[in-house]
Amino acid sequence: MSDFIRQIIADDLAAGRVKQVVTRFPPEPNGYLHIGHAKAVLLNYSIATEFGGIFRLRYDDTNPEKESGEFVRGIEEDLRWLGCAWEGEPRHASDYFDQFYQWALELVKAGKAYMDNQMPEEIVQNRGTPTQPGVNSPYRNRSAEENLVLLEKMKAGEFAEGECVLRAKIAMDHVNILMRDPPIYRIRRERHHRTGDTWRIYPMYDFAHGYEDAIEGVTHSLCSLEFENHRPLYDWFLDNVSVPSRPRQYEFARLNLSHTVMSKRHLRRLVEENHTAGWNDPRMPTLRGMRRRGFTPESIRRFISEIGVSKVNSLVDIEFLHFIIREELNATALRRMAVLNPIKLTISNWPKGKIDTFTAENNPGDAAAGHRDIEFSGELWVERDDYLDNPPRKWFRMAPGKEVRLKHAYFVTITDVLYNPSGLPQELFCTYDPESRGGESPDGRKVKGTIHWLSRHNAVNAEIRLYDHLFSQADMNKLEEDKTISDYLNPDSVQILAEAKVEPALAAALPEERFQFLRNGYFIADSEDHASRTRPVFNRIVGLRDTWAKIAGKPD
RNA sequence: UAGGACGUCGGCAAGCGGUAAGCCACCGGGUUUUGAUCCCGGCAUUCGCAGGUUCGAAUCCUGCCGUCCUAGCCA
Repeated sequence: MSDFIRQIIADDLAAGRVKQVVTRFPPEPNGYLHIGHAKAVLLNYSIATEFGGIFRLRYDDTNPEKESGEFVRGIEEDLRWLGCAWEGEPRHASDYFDQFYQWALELVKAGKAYMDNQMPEEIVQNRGTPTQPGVNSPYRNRSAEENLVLLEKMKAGEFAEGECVLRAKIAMDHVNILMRDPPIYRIRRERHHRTGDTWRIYPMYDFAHGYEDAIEGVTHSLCSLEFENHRPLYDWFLDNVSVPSRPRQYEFARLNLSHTVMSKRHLRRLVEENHTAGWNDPRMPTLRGMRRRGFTPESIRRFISEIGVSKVNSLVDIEFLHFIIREELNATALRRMAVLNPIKLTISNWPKGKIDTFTAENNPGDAAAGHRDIEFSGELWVERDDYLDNPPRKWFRMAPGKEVRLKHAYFVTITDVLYNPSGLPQELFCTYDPESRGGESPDGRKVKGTIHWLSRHNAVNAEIRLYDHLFSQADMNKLEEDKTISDYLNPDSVQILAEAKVEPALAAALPEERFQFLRNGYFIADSEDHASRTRPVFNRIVGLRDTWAKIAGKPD
């Protein structure tokens, strides 16, 4: 697998420009990681691994307003789960605050930075627009000495927030607005989660980021496309003071996934407005949400690796992620039977009280997965959706007079139906063919349909949660005017089935154990609500490929 | 009507002047005690459009068109 970034790195190594690759993942600890972050971490981590380099974790904690230790712990937990091991201790931009300040002093002394006392609104006003140049600040030509004094005072906390700011002196008529004397330090009274009240001034991203990289010897600083416009700044700051190394920034397209949102702002809103049950809601694209939903770290790594890296703004269909996890779980998940929407099926010619036992394979594609015993009786649960009074053409499942196979067990033919007062089937009756024990008839007769079932004498009650797209629209980056993301919420993104039935074996499942429920999909025992033996709760990770749904949906 | 970036199959994405990889989706067909899995086959005479250079262009040049990013003391 090669992409433009790996090509650049291979070239740098071959030409001797770089001896050892150093990459980093620089999250701001102000939220939990999502699958978009996974693309960034995995890119940095796998590149370091492939090229025999070093990968580090560094918190970009330059804004005390919204950062916290809770998120730091969350990020590390998610990263460990994902399988990205960073070199040494996590780094913090806040560890470099003293050095940053020294470099700011260096800029001031060289006449390349100045203290601006314009009000924030004035700065905005005088910055100009994409088509109009900005206007110089009246304070732009202060002497280095005066700037030094003012800067020290600002550092000492002698000014109020917003009263002044340190700015780089570049050019107010630059075509790139970001280059129009960008702010370097601003005053913040907030307590920093690591440095406490030591600092009254905090460095801005553009000023700090390249320096953080330079201090750590980062060779290739990878970031997303929206920072492309920032690269001239990244370079300017590095080129105007004496730094220990000279990193280079490269930009790639961030991940956009269909039917979900990927910005921290939006995710936070979903949580705060209770549209989801927290950051680890199984519908969230957060790593902890996906983990709870049942995705494996392997599946996320595979997915990220498969979608590739480029500079094209694209939207990946979430179905592709589903394909990846299905492929993995098909190979690894043990098969079990569960009836999501149960209806009684009673065998009228079954010997009263008889229990039959069958041996069922745990995974038809993997003999090493072994077998389990399942008990059968004349009183069963079957899937309500597997019966139809008036079936369409090509229907293989239960219908009046129709013979189907009960998986691993017997052929049965529907004979009678009991309806409830509102006319819906309430119980099904059938006869079974004793000769078909094991699921095959000695006369060689074929049945097209095979359905799953549970014996009423030992089936266990369970809660099963079915998940679907969080949003009904694929591209959540394109909203209609005057609409917000909540206008696109899928009302059926979760469906809770409290009356489901599962095999006895499933009641003993451990939290986070995954299974394939025959004909229903892949499920995981919920990490928070599932309790072995007392309260089985399963989340649907993803359904099985459903060819029948496609056939049934066609006009024919 | 500024600057930057990007436009290859429905969705991703290779391709780097020698005549369009792969994956998903989709469409057939086979196997099947999961309408699952698995297997076989099909799926861009064409690379945003128009010119040009060349024996030869998705790849080079020119001009258009479209999309995204940028006017936080956020990152």
